[in-house]
Amino acid sequence: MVSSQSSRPIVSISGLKVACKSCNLRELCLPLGLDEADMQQLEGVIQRQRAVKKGEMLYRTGDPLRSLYAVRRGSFKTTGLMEDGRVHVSGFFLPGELLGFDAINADRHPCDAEALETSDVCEIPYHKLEELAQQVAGLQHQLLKIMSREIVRDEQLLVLLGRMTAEERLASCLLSFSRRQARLGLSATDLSLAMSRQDLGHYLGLAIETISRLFSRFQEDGLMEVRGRTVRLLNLERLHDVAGVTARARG
Amino acid sequence: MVSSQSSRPIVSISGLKVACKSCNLRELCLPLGLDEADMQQLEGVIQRQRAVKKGEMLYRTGDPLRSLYAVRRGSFKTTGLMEDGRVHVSGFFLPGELLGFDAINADRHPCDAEALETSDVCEIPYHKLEELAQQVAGLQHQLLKIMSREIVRDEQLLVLLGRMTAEERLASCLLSFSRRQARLGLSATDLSLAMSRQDLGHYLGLAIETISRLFSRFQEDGLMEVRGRTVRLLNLERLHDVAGVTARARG
DNA sequence: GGTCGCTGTTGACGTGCGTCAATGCGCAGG
DNA sequence: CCTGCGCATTGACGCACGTCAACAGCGACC
Repeated sequence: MVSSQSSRPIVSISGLKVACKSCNLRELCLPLGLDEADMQQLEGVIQRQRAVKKGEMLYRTGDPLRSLYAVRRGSFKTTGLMEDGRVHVSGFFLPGELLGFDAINADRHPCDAEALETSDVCEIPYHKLEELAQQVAGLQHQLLKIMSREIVRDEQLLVLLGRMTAEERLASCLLSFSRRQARLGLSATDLSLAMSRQDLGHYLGLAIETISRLFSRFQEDGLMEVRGRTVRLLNLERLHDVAGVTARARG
Repeated sequence: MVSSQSSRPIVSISGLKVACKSCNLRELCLPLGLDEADMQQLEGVIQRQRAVKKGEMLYRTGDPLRSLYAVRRGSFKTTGLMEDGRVHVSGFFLPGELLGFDAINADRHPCDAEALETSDVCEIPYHKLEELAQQVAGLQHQLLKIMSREIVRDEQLLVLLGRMTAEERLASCLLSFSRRQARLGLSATDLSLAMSRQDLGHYLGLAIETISRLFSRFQEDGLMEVRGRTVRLLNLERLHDVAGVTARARG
């Protein structure tokens, strides 16, 4: 079968056993709110961890939905392609975040997911997950909640793209990364962005040159220090003002 | 309790019994794929229909989540407000479509939902729905699927706002309405838009003047006849080309 | 019928961001 | 070490769309 061939991701597979209850991301991830017994059942469904190297695809547009993926280490971007070649980056995914919900609708992934750096994911076979959610109320609840959060995130991005200026967009985006990194227990001010300026531009609906100029301007204004993809935010409060104060994407 | 006061919508309530199985929208709506027995259970949960007059709010930003709503007749828009007063319209909802999924995440509606015309909705108490989905596998399945579709829809809108020109946006939007109306068994070419140019602008990330000019231009180009909010699409194929061929929002 | 108010249209003009092009910079490979 | 290549920066310029402003159409109401 051709599609199964083309859809088999070219990634190395490590048979590591999954152990949600000893995972430091469990409070951000699918197991949130589950008791120990339920979590154990979930672990049974999550077959394995998979290592994905920088530039490798977790799945491609058109691949049949087999699994959802939880980022355990590293980061990903999801990208869509228009017929004339225009690219859109629909999201960046950090540890504790889940990919693939947009595939449930048509049983097919509507976008590509690519590792921005060496990453690990937990693979969650979707049909087993749905079955288990049928038995474990807490899991169904968490699943619905996470999907709702994804919808909220997208709606905030709609505001960002529809109503915000270039500088508001970039400021909002940086603050989003800051918040998400802080939630992982890392620094809220020292970011090392795994994505290119091009990716950021395609995410924020801006040209790469605009992104670059904004980084320079923000640095001149004393808002941050920029050295390539390493950014230190010097004044979160002022950055917040620049962002227009709304648009706290991916809380 | 203040919040319960402020959140009670000011709408008339009709105690009409819900009957999904005799509803001509059932193949578009939540009951899709349910057998008769399951559907009957669902009917038990959907307490009542509610009539909403033009301009009335189904819910407001900050209201606690009590119910999801299925549009039965009429149409709605959902709107978010930035702190400086900028408005964004995050969606338009036609018969057979559901509102409120973005409230599950935080148990609170993150936007307003306003009737664009005299409308009827079926009110679906969310917590009962979640309970029933725990017992009825087909319902859980359908719920997850609909939420996934909402995510896909939003991602398509992100492409629209992030990467498309003004004319591509409007063309895509009109084609989306055309498709959705056709799905309801109505004309795919004769649209009567319930929303103002302002609303369309806030939805598409464009100024009202741009919307107005585009309608004029499309008319000059023989793509459509425009008379106020009544639009007749004269050439779906060419409109499709103008739309850039991607971006089939809300298939 | 006249007035008011709201929505939509059209034109003139300004600007934020895209496009094009040149240059800089860091890293991998010989 | 030098070379090459991909990514990022910076500047000059143009254009799509926003802004501002005038006006038209139309229904509501007295």
